[in-house]
Amino acid sequence: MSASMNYKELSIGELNRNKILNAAEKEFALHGFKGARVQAIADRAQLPKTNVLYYFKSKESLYLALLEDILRLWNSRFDEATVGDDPAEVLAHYIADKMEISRCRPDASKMFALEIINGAPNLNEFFKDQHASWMAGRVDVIKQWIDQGKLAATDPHYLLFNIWATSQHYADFSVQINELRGKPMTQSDFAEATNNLIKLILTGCGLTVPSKFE
Amino acid sequence: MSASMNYKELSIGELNRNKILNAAEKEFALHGFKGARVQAIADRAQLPKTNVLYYFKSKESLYLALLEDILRLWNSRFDEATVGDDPAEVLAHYIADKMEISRCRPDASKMFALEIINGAPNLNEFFKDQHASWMAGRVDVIKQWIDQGKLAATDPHYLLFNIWATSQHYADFSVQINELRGKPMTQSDFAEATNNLIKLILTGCGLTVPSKFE
DNA sequence: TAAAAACTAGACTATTTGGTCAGGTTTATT
DNA sequence: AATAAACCTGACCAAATAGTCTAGTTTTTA
Repeated sequence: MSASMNYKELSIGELNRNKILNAAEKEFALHGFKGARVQAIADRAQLPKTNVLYYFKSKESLYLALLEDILRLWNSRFDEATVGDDPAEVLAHYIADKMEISRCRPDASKMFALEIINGAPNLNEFFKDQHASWMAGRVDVIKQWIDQGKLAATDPHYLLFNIWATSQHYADFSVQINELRGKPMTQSDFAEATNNLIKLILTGCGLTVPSKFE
Repeated sequence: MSASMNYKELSIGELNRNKILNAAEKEFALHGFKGARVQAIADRAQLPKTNVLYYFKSKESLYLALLEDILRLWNSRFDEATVGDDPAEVLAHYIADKMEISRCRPDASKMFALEIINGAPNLNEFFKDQHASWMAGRVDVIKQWIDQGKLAATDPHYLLFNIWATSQHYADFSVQINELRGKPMTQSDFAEATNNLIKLILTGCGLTVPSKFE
């Protein structure tokens, strides 16, 4: 869909919805839900404001539609990992997947961060259902790896919090990171940061880094 | 100043300024600069709105006063570390200090995060001066530790980013963390998370955890 | 080809918001 | 005790904002 030839094959409505969603993601990422202006979203989408409200019932509907898309990003191959898998492989790929999302969808990550910091008013259902059961399942797998001696003793909750913290940081705090580095991070820089992070976390857990990530 | 006896000895103006700053920190942490309402800050401070504007020239002045306070929090004993110091000791204490700020001043951490995610419009000077020179100095010390074989080869920038990411995560994403844990983190939980983080990062760097943090 | 549906867009409304104003009260100073 | 300074506060203003309305144009469907 990123090729302009593909764009031509969408209906006018689909094309405009995508333009609005892309524009809104940037505005909500930069200003938050309350700070974002419908007019600014319209300007960035290069559409009249009333068009935005024609396609999305309200500013809030637009925000919630985006948030729902973003929550789907967090699905990963770690979701299906079992006790029989190699924890070093699974965790390394999970970190790499998360870093790739931070590289490709930094505004999505920022929107998620803002939603959490703002008290997560729109995530109650997600938290209580999907997120809690996902967490329970992953914690259980990690515990079994520890029990089987495949992984050094660690608290599975803190391990996951630390993986999220570091991988999402590259998106959320990119302004600070780029300022301190003196330049934006390239794809190659992200790859290096990914390998560095995998090494830190796996070594910190007593695991050996898979050669693919060295 | 936390003792009520001390409060009695402040002038009316100082007492009100503190009330406003405390209220504002919570409102800006929850809603961001644009999303926070002067009336809501006044309500939380239990003062009329025009009193807030009597003590602070504008909403923006109030925000900048708070931000300046917050930037001072990041000063730490790591600031003065030298090549002659033990990296395990220095890094362990730095992580512990950062976690303690996350525990005691979560709203300050959230305000800082929001400011960065919002593009850091008010941090240009801070970034270009203090932050850059602090970073250059710390990176130099870390590089010398590596050169002397005191620390495993690692990228000093990524190491610091990862320390900030994880320690600040406990404040910024506390809503998610508390939801997944099913309860808020106690001081003892924070101590455990701190030790866990110190172990992860120091082991990940080939360092031995000081016994104080085991 | 005509009608229905989708799309467009400027004008407008009601509400919210940051900040000002004017006059009052209380506290501090002389 | 009188005056100055600090503090207080409801009413008000101008600007900004989300969303509605209405009538037009374009595209799709029958």
